[in-house]
Amino acid sequence: MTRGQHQTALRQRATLEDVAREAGVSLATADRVVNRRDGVHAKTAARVAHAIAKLGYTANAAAARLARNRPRRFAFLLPSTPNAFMTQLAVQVAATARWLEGQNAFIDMSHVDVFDAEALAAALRGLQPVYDGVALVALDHPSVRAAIDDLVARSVHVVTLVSDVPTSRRVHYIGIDNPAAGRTAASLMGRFVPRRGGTVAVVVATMALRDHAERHFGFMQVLSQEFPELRILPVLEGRDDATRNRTLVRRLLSDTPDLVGIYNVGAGNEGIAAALETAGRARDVVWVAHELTPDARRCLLNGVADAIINQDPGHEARSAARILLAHCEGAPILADQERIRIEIFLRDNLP
Amino acid sequence: MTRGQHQTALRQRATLEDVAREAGVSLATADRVVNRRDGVHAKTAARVAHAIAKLGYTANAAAARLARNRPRRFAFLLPSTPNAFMTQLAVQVAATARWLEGQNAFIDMSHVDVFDAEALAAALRGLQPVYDGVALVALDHPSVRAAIDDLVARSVHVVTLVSDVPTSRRVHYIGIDNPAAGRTAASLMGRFVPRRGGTVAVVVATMALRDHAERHFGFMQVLSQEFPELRILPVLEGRDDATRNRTLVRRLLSDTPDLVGIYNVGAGNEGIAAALETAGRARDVVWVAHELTPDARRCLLNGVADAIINQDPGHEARSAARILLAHCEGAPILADQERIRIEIFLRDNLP
DNA sequence: CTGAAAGCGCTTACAG
DNA sequence: CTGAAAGCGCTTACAG
Repeated sequence: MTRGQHQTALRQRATLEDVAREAGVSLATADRVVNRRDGVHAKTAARVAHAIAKLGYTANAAAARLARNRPRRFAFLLPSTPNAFMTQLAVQVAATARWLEGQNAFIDMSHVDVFDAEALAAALRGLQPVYDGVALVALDHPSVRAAIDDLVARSVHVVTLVSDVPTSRRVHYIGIDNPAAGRTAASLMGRFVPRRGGTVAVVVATMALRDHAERHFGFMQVLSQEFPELRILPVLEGRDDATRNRTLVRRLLSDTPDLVGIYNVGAGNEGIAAALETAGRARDVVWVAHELTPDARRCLLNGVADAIINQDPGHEARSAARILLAHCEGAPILADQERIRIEIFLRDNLP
Repeated sequence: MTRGQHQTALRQRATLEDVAREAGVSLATADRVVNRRDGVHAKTAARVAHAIAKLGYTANAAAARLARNRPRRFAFLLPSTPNAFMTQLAVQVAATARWLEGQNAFIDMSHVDVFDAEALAAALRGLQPVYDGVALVALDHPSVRAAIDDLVARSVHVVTLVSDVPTSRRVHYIGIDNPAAGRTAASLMGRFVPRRGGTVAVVVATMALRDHAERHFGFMQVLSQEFPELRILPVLEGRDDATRNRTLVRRLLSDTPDLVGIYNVGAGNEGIAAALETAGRARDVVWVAHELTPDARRCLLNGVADAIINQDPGHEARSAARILLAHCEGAPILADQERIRIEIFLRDNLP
């Protein structure tokens, strides 16, 4: 009726003490082998390794953390531009900070103008030399890259969050695959729109932002190849600004009678929603956007938006903290757990 | 340029010792207050509480775990029917077990016939009284419910995994909202299928499974209300069996010339794929299914499947372990982190 | 290259 | 109702 029940649970777990006794060495030497510190005779190391294998020893993580007792300090740099998604991210970083405290690690969050590479680079250079790790919403620019690499050269663990600098020496990027997100948007758009064709528009903040350019690229790729019946307009740049987006879309709607779809790559969804509703086109224009903010949720529920592509800010904040911590402690990372999903939300699977 | 940089990171963190000194009590008493154990004079407790607030004390989780030093044992009961999703889940439970060991907690995994309520109930009753917690892929049946409630009465923490028994006293359900998953499938189906209408079929294992019945219900609800141009056939029961599904779909395809969509609620996707391909209908019939197994992934990539609705087995395994551990230790749960998403995968956002 | 011993910050009997 | 002290399983100087 039941099978495969392991008996491990009923055995007492081996400690480092047990390993040391089994190998005939002291605790200190056993510890050296377990943590791969050098200065151990090869023969001794082999004896210890054998004991570890024989007893199936795995370290007690709580004891190790306590004994080490080194507090960790992380700096998180977020954009000072207050868009809804970044606000959510800041809230989640704060929540993560409270959890981290129990792990004897601390987060200092600060805000910098994202669109200004020099300011971001200066902020990175100006970081007090107390940090074990830094997480930043990056801007792909040579100055930023240099500042990241300088930190890494000083053995600070650096991760990029939401927006990457792939050529830098950051140890990890925590965010979605942006070209894939663009392709996903295109697939949804192409299938949601009427078969007879029409015109589609794409709105970005500026093509100078790597993630926006990448999403646009992925979108174009799929739409042009798989939905040739759709005509794609030159990209519109709204600077993530709702007011500007509203103006752009109002003009777009009056200039393009056969408009069937809008893909908003960046922020400022309120402006687009307003323009669509004012023109009475909210129900017949397919609109795909990013980030499940309160506004986006409302738009999904009332049918103005058709799909929202999301990255979970809570997951990203926790992931950044776990990854920084793991790098500091030399602990393993669960790749599976840290992979940031390209989430698709319709009205029906809203959390 | 930067602002809002907290100074917490530069302060030394307060220990229980500090709290005790500040309140003028012993460590033991401070501990009693922190952990809400009783037998402390109200005035003393107030003094300690004041010290905690003043110093901003939060417990060092590692030290607490170590001092407590109580190993935890969990039993995980999975279906013995070896479908691809359940195999993935078993792999993830095993991976989680390795992580848990470092937390001084251990998982015993065993397998029971899911479709047999009495066998499942007997397995629950037959569990050795060594377990602090139990996670099971449940079957919503009075015998199972009674067996769960008996465990809870013996103060065992019980969680349901993937499939729930909502009326039982289990402390948590780790899985997706199944009616919402069905509604999501319907929205995708309705929008992917040609506007002119046609016939849609739904395949389940059996309507006696709560999750299948719920998904079917959600699907019907949205499809009938929002896509009245689509005709829905009576549900087909394939017992999660690929061979049976293949036969059902072969017959379906020949009997229903205007078939435009299939929603497979359960397992056995290979059978459906085979029938669609053999009939040369793979590209024009919209097919929505569940669980991103290797087969499902292949079907998405080659265009046989149009969307896969997924629950992440790795997330579920880790979540079950974290939730059981938290309940054992009286620790808080991060609801946000434990929420199991209804994931939508298209070819483009495959991980 | 190796070991004895102190110590990390809690919890837990035990005594009073 | 309160406290002194041992102990959890590691890591870390320090001595040799």
